[in-house]
Order: sequence, then C-alpha cells, then structure tokens
Amino acid sequence: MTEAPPKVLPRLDESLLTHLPPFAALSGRQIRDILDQATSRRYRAGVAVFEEGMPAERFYMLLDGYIRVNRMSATGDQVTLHYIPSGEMFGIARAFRLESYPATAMTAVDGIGLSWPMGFWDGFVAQYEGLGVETFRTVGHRLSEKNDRIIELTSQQVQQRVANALLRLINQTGRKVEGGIVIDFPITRRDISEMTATTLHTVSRLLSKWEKDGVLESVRRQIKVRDPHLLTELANPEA
DNA sequence: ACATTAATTATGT
DNA sequence: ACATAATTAATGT
Repeated sequence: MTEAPPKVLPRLDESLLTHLPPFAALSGRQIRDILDQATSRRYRAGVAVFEEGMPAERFYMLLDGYIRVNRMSATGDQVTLHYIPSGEMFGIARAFRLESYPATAMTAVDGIGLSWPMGFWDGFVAQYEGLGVETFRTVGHRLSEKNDRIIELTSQQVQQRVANALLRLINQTGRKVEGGIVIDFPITRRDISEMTATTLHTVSRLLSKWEKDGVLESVRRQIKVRDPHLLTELANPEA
C-alpha cells in the first residue's frame, strides 16, 4: 500500500546532504539547488515507498530510518533482498534505464526520505560531479554482496548462511549497546529465513540454540549479538 | 541435514 | 479479543 499525501517539511537545511557521500563533493549552491527541487516526506514504519512493477516516477535519498527491499518470488512469496540504511539512494531505476521499479521498498521503521522526479536523474548525474561515481560505488558494493550470498547459498549449510546474514546485518545496520550490538530495526525469523533461503522454524531453532550458547539475545523482533566473534566462527565452515 | 506440519505459547495492538 | 511472533516436538525426505 502506498501512502498518499506528501507532507512537505517546513525547512530543508543544506546540512542534510553535505556529509552524505553522493553529495559530499558539491558546492553549497549546488546542494541548495538540489534541495529546492526535492520533496521531503515522513514515512511510518511498514509502508511501501514504492512497489515492484510500478512505473518508476521518482528516486529517493533515505535521510533517516531503514528500507527493506522485497521482491515477489515465482510462488508468490515476498522475499527480503536487503536493507538500505539512511544516507543511501534507492529507487534509482533510471540509472539502469528501467521504466518500473524492480522491487518493493518498505520502511522497516519510521523514516524520512527525499525524492525527486525520475526525469531529473540524467541531468543530475551530468551536472553534479560525484553523484554518478558514488552511485556506481554503492551499486557495485551491493552487487559484490549479492555475489557473496550466491556463494553462500550454493556452498554453505543453513547455520552458516544465517550466521553470515546476521553478521552482515550488524556490520551494516548494527548499533552498539551495552553487552553487544543490536540490529537497528525490528526483524522477524521469517525475514531472516527469506534472506537465507530457509524456513522461519529453522531460524528460530538456530537462534534459540545460539541464545543458550551466549552468542546472542533475542526478544520479539529484536536481536542483540553479544559475541560477534563466536558468530564469525559459526559462519565459517570449519569442520 | 534439513523441511513440513501442527500444536502451543508469548507478545503487541 | 485478536493478530502477529516465536518456540517446540513430531514426522518426513
């Protein structure tokens, strides 16, 4: 479900973008121009920013929150592909000459995003040095991560895949707290099972076991990794 | 070494 | 109360 009314926030400060890699190389004036053309919008947790197959009308910069990217499988199940942290661009279909969004973008938590009409994309990358370069960087990074996961899926057992998925989550979206690192947004056993090509039951069993072993703590969509090193060992097929 | 099925128990609105 | 999450055991491939 897509949310209807775009609420424009009162004031868009340039400091919103200056420290973000895609805009870091730009002058204050350039950032001002970009911001003046942007629409800012708050999103509640659990809503779709855009959906798979919809005409790709806008592209986005996530200022706060996390985006969960899903795609529909052939059997009709939603599959979680990955999470996007704040500070990254998403929905940049135009960069790949796509007419429609290849996946659904759901908010994992309350968040704030900027967006621009997709028609601005080509002009932006032509006009603003570094935007295209940084986009290549993030896309390349995501691709190499995908490659890693293909290797995992074809060569590793379930425990290792789940352990690797958790490691990625805490590395990319982890927040340090007393006694460990928590995944910064609510995540279910089902979400993890979708990312690792297994069932929620197997994930549940693994997490229960690891909780007993002191690797992590987990209550209700919240996971705290207490011992990342142990998890790293579990992720490596040693024997 | 896993999935599936089903029953049961939390937990959040 | 009702829906969603999570656990656990039993059974199957």
